[in-house]
Amino acid sequence: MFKSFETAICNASNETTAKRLLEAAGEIFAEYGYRAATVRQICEKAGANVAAVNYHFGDKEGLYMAVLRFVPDAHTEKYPLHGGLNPDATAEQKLRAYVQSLLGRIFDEGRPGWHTKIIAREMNEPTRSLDTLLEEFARPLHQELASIVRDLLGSRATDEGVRLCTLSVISQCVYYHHARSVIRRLYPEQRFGPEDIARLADHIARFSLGALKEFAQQKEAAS
Amino acid sequence: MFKSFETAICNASNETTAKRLLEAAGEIFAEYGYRAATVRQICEKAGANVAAVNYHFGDKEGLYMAVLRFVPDAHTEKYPLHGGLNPDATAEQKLRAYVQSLLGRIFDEGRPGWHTKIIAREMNEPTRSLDTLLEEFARPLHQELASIVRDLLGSRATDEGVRLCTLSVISQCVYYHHARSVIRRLYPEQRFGPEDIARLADHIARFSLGALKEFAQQKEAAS
Amino acid sequence: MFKSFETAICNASNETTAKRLLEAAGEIFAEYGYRAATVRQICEKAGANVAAVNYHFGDKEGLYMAVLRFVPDAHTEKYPLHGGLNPDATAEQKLRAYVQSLLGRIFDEGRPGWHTKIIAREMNEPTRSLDTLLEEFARPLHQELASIVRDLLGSRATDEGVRLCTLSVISQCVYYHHARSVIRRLYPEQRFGPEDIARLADHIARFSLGALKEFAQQKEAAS
Amino acid sequence: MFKSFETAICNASNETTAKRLLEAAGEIFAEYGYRAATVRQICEKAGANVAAVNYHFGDKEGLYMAVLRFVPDAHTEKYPLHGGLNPDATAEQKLRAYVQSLLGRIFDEGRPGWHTKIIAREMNEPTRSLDTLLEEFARPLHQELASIVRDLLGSRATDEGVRLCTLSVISQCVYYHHARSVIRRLYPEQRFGPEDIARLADHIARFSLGALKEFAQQKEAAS
DNA sequence: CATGAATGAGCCTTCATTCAT
DNA sequence: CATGAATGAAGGCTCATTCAT
Repeated sequence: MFKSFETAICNASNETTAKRLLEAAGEIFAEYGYRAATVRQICEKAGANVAAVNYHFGDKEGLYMAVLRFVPDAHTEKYPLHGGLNPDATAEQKLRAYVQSLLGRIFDEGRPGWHTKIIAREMNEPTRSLDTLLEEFARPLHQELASIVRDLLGSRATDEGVRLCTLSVISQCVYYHHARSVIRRLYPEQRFGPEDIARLADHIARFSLGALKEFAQQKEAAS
Repeated sequence: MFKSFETAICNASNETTAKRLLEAAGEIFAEYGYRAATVRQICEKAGANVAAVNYHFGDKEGLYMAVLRFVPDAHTEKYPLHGGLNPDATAEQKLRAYVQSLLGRIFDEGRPGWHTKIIAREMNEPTRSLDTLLEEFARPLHQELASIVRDLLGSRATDEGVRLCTLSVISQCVYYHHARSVIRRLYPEQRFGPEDIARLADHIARFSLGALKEFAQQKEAAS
Repeated sequence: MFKSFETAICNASNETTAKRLLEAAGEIFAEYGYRAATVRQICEKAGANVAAVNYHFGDKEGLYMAVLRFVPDAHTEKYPLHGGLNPDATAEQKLRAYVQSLLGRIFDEGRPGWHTKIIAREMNEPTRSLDTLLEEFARPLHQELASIVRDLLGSRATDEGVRLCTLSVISQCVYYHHARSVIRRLYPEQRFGPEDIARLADHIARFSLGALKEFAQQKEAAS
Repeated sequence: MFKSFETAICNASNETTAKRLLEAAGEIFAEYGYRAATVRQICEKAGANVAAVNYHFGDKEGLYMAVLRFVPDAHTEKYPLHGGLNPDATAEQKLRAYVQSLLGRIFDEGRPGWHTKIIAREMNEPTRSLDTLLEEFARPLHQELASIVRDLLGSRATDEGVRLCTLSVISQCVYYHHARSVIRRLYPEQRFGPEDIARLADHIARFSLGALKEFAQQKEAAS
């Protein structure tokens, strides 16, 4: 019925309309959410006609899905899952790298940031694409961290223990996106430049490592 | 121009329309967010006429503001800031109580829960009323926790240290609301009955206490 | 959700919007068909806002259905099913009355005419309401004629024989509506004033009676 | 401005786009009507580009007109006006042949059927091309039947008498197309296989012949 | 005090058409 | 000769708001 997304963005001769649409949509969906964003707004920003969305992506939802598939490409290049670490790194190093990478994505203002922001929106206002998003992005992200956490907790850790600790670590990172409007107002002195983010990552990693170490010791002592 | 909010809810002789409107609005705003909630939906639930919102609260935004001011009343009764603890409790006890109370509100299905949920929504889609909310609710909440954290970190803790740890603790709690749709899909085996929430609170408290203890020791050792 | 049709047209204090909408819709649906008719067009004719349709009838289809239910009221008053005949009339008299009544409705320019025209449109472009229309109007119409035809054919008539003859009679009447554009161009000398219609009815009745008489005789002779 | 129709279909070397377009359009216009049929739908079925219609036929209406001129070619081959009868056949034989031929076209699923169906649609929703259609197809059809009817009515028949009887005969046939949706629902037991159609034709012919015979006798008796 | 009725702006989508290659 | 891409007008519908009683 309409040009598929892949076809549309492959003949990227010169900034095609489809691509401009994706860029604009990514930014606007991230900022306003799926519902509040209007097709007109997106088209205007992309310098395209309102009907272009229908032509290239079928409808608003098609455009949204396309954004969700398109953005990650640039995304995973910049923020590889394993943070560029070699597999021999210690669990502690891995955790530090993980936190750093996640925080980096969260604070990234550019295209990769859209993805995170859109996921954050999906959490509050799930659309039909949440399930896809979940399986493709959220689950691997959680699982990777879970395996690191399991290493740090030691062999005695229960599944529930691992799960709760994993959530504890992730939550500390994601909160900086989720609660950004509040945090920035409550703590205006806090800056978010690259080094600040590094310090943030350091804090979260240390906080979590400390907690996990305690847990591991308690487990051991209990035995 | 229209009945002021105060007038409207003060003559609460018998379940006035204004009050029913507030109840309905609280529930619906919490569930759908400010934008997605429709005036008709709220009025229908309240058994009131469509025009009632405009009559009593001026417009949709007026109703929203009124909800934000009205709901907390029931709220603070059920979840007093200090968790009902006497001031002599240890910092650890206070932290445990704090987490328990916050989590309780977050999982509360009833009226007090609305407030937390609405604040969570404001974080993603701030409206003009965010500033009010911030000063009236978020700041005291943060400050209370900050003072507990400061106690636990010891006198050497820097302001930034306290701030970051405070956020680390809060984030773990709030995440269960914020990411509820993801968590429930990712970990369908996780239940959220009263005892489960208690276990959750226990985990977060232990995780945080462990981390804070490590921090305190490191600080000490560093001196 | 929206005022039901009955409610809407009952408080017909002074030409309510709902009623004006029905009038306008009847005329326009009859002239252009369901699809081609636009809500805007109807509202303009009715001097109402576009949203009025949504308010009073839910949506375009709701308005259409309401028209289908509303128009017949005036309809059956003017053209009672049994043509006003007493039950003792001969079958031949009944057939004449039937044809006269059906043709009358078909040529009626006023409100009752809409109904016939709309049914004619449904035949070419069925909508979801065809089934209702069928059971409520078309079937009784067919059955009444069928019983008259059965009388005329005599007791030996088969069900199929009755059915085919019934269709033969009805078709001659309906054709004047269905093919009106062609007939008027092909035979411009043909007028359609009241007496002309009476002559038409007389022709169709005689044509049909002649045919039925032949059939009845053949049946008899065959036995 | 654009390739004329003649040019387009004359170089019918190998299934040209223009020809495929005509085929597809014929089918779709017959099924959905002029308005409801979409250019995209037709082009898709024809395996052609959306712009092809404009290129070859100027616009949608041009395509429609072209279909009306093109389709009959195949049409008259299969259903010659005089039903393949030799001119010496009796009037009764001619009438039977006429009815058979007309019904055949009406129930024909293939290309010739399109034409009849499109004419049927034109009757309800006349377009600008109705006049052409009328003169080229409807008038000859009517005149042929009129001459048969005149034979059967005898020399005393008035012009009006012939006209009305002609319409009576034609209407019985066309009704099966026009009211197909109703008939099929009202009489689901009625089948429309080849023999059924033959029986239908037989009925209509006998019904009409019976009526005409009566008319002729009455005329005679009246003299 | 309150409401049923009405409004206008705006949204998503569809469609025939045209443009540039 | 033909096409992929783009366009603008229009359609149905929703929503917060206002009017008149």
